[in-house]
Amino acid sequence: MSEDRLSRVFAALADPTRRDLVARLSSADATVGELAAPYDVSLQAVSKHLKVLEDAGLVSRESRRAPVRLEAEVFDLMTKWIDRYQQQAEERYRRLDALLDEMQDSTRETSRQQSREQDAS
Amino acid sequence: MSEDRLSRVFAALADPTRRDLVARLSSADATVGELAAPYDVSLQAVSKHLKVLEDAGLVSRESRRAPVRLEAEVFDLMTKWIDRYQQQAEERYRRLDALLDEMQDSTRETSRQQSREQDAS
DNA sequence: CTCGTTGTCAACCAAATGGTTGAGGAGTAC
DNA sequence: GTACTCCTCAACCATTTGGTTGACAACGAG
Repeated sequence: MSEDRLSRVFAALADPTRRDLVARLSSADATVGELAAPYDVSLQAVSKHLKVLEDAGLVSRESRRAPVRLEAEVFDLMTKWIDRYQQQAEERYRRLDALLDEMQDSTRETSRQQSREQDAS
Repeated sequence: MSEDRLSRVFAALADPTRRDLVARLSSADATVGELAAPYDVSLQAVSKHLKVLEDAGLVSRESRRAPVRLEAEVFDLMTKWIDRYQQQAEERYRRLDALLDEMQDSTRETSRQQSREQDAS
């Protein structure tokens, strides 16, 4: 679905300069020239970076010379992706802990271990 | 600081195959061979993908043939980065809304507009 | 209308990326 | 110890990426 979108977003944020642009845009809109000023690369290079951010939907503009604006909704897309696997991974940790507890119990009372294995789904 | 780390993490997740690997590892550890099976690329290609994930700290193994495990802590790094700018952007939206409210007030009662401009920092 | 400013497009280049195949290293099983 | 299985390393290739410079399109000010 939005597989491709997610790829573009992550790829866009993989570059430190582009992350810095996002950081700066989070506190104020700015024109391309303003954005390019602090870096020691050409204006064209920054323009390209902005195109990448724009293609990823992280940033938008109403016209060429209009100030660039951060599109904060895209963050939700990432957060949603991350949260899913983070939660799943944490859930697994919890189960692992439970299993380790079981094993410790078994070493203490070895005779009872079979009665505890009902949840081997 | 962990600028470089963040770049590697985002770059790692920019590839759909690698995101799929992460997704699968979030529900169960697996060996390289098991992970490679579903894809129609070579085992070597998957091995490379895993190296990228490993260099980003997203994944780890105790030895070559040991099952690969997802390192969930890295998600915190991303979430922290995202949250900062998401919150900042939302804060700006709130201020913008407030400003728009002010402007609407001004059009209604134009004579009082100067008394409302104390926060022009 | 003309001129200067601002930003993009095009062509080019070096380095990185994602894939391939072939060879080899390290365990495991016999 | 030998053989097999699993995985990685090396070399190579095509494509993408991040940068450059030069030309030019479009807009605002005079």
